[in-house]
Amino acid sequence: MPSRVIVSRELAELLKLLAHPDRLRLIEELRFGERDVTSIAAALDLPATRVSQHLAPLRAHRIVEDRREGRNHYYRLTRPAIAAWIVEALEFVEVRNRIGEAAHIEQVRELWTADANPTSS
Amino acid sequence: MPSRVIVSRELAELLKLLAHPDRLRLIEELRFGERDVTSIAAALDLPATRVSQHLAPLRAHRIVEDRREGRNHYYRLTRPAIAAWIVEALEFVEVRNRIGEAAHIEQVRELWTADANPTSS
DNA sequence: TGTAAATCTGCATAGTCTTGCAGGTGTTGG
DNA sequence: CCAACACCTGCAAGACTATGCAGATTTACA
Repeated sequence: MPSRVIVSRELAELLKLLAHPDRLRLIEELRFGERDVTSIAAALDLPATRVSQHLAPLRAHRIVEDRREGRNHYYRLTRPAIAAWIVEALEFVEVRNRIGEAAHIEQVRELWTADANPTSS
Repeated sequence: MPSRVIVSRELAELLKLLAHPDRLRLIEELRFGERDVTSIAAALDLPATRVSQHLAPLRAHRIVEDRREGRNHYYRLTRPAIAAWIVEALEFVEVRNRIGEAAHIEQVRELWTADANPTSS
């Protein structure tokens, strides 16, 4: 089997794994360091169970790693560069918000790149 | 609704769109310029119908654009940079091929970056 | 006009993903 | 040792995808 085909399969698997709004926000949430499940759940305004369910496949594919301390599990990105790579993708998001196109992308990029606000604006 | 949430949704949609082995190979196939459906189908060794079906959503999201000439439809990448961005993702593909890790990634990257060979090795 | 070529679109089936909920595991504090 | 906490896992229902096939379009050429 051609290795190009194999690679495209693995790549597709990775993208599929990332292709969920909650998981994307979760990853961006870990951009500045490790966080425990409850804290992530609070930041994303999601039930902790769901965050845990999202973390499971990410962990299985080594997108994130966890560390246990007492009864809390702290997660962090295995390859932090992935967060920046994701932000780069904003450039390719369909420009149906033609209103100030470039400016809009820049604004959004800042939103994601900015320090995590308490209130996810 | 927080714009960060909206953006994560659109981003997820984009990733989901790309998260298919055939579509990834298809995009890489268009890296060096436009191609018609039959030619793509031959290169990927897929039925033309399927290639057409994959192209439809890519077109809807403006990942590709088409041009009609006679009875052929020539497709090209709307933002060619997306091909390079995809290749970058190889860095994050789970390293379960621990055999020569970095070297292996480099090799694969070359495979995808190299000119399209007639025989997809 | 009729037929063939190159695509596209619609549809049905099978398979995968998402998500809430119930229940399980390991840890801390009393 | 027991209860509360912080998570994780398994399960079922509903939603979404992938894929092959049949049929519709559009264009080319006799």
